[in-house]
Amino acid sequence: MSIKGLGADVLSRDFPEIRELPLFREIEEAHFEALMRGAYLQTFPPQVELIREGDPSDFLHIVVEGMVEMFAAWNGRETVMETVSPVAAFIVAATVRDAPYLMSARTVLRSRIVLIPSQDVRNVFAADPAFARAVVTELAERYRGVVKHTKELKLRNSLERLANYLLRLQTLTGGAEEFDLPIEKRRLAAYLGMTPENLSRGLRSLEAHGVTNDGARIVIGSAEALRKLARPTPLIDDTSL
Amino acid sequence: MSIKGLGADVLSRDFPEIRELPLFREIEEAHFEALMRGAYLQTFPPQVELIREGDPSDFLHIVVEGMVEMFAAWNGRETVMETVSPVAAFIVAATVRDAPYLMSARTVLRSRIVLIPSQDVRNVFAADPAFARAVVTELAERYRGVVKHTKELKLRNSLERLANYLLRLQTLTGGAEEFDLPIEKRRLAAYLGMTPENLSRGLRSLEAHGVTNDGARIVIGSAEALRKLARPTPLIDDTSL
DNA sequence: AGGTCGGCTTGATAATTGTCAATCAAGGGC
DNA sequence: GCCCTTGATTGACAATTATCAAGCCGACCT
Repeated sequence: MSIKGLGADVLSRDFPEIRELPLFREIEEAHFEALMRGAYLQTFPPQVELIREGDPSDFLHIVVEGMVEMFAAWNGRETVMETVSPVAAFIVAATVRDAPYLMSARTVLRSRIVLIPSQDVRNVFAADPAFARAVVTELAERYRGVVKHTKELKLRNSLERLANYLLRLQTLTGGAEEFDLPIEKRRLAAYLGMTPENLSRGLRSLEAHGVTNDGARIVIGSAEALRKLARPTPLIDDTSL
Repeated sequence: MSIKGLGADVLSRDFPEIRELPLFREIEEAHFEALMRGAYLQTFPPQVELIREGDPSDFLHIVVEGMVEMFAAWNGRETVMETVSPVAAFIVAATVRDAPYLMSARTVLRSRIVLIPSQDVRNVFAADPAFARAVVTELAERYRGVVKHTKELKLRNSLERLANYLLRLQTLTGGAEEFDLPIEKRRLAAYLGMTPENLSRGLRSLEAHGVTNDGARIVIGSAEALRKLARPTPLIDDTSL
């Protein structure tokens, strides 16, 4: 894995989308540069553990390329909490609170990650009201995301979770009838709170509701029929809410 | 239910702990007064629905007395997400994001609630960096709380959840061997993601691990034995982390 | 092409959790 | 005191979900 420390100009030239992230868009140029000066850009192969739950939060991480999976383990069991795709920051909460990570993170694909020292983030956070407000927005969004995930886990059974997941995915792909699962099935199973075996059986059961599956390929034969089973609600399934 | 609109002086005289909330402790006096001027204090009997999921967030709520339960429903099922005890604010995320509530709230006991118009909160939030920072801290804490709850749901079975809940409760009561459940069992069951019947059976099973239960009374015969079953971890069970 | 590996699928079975119905117990109102 | 309501408990049973053990299949390697 190659490690490069890069100055502000290099990072923002190569990845202007970092500056455009909601988190950084409004902050003062001087503060943004201060953050980027201390930042590193690293490239990781797949399956590398970036952070481990329980460790102190040394860096705010931003995925600029690839894919990262947030996961948690206890007593020999492991589950996927979330997958993060470019361009997005993760573990913002641990960073601003200066508290240990509650989740681990690993690369799923070869990934490029920007690492910003947590102390720098906290300094700018204290000095730049615009940044503080952006962090609030980010955190509130994340909070609402986890709340939705929890509601789904507690209120729906595994087939309903799967059906709604597929409908959300369809919406994300612009309503296409056919699309591919963005992650491996075993990871999807862990995310949805079930075993890979049950995911297989679930996809099989959905055939009765017009869903075809071959490998990563999903075909929604009748969104109408699937919706009848899934009963999606904006208060769980609307990602923009 | 009686409704009273109160000026800043009355509210802060009667409930100085509001000013002492982490959320308000650091903000400018003028801003605090502006918030309190528009605030209402209401007293509600038990079982009143204060907010309904999906509604726009008109008010930030603060429980100053009593107890409030946050819950969510879907497709005829209902679950408890959290219970809020004085003095604490709830639905901060929906308020600052100006987004619909994701959870409903109802009083469990007769409760006194301070209601602050969301627009006022957003105004002060934009004008007072100290308040913005406090909101960040609050939100980060809440976020981490939901993450822990989700980890518990996905990684532990119902007996393990119950055992760990009892251990957390014991810690909250200063390590006492005997204590009372703070909420009704059916609510506890919903919070822990199980049915009341299963909670009953769970408490029964825990007798084999030294736990006695009569009504709301819990006696932990051997914290050691219970811990052996529960295997608590700070990354889920430490409420101060 | 053959071989190997990892992930996916399938069937059989077991464990966990939920449902339904009945009963019990405690607290409030009359 | 005595009903009446509500929540808690119990047992029998059903549904859901997990586990275990093959087997399958496609990607990748040599």
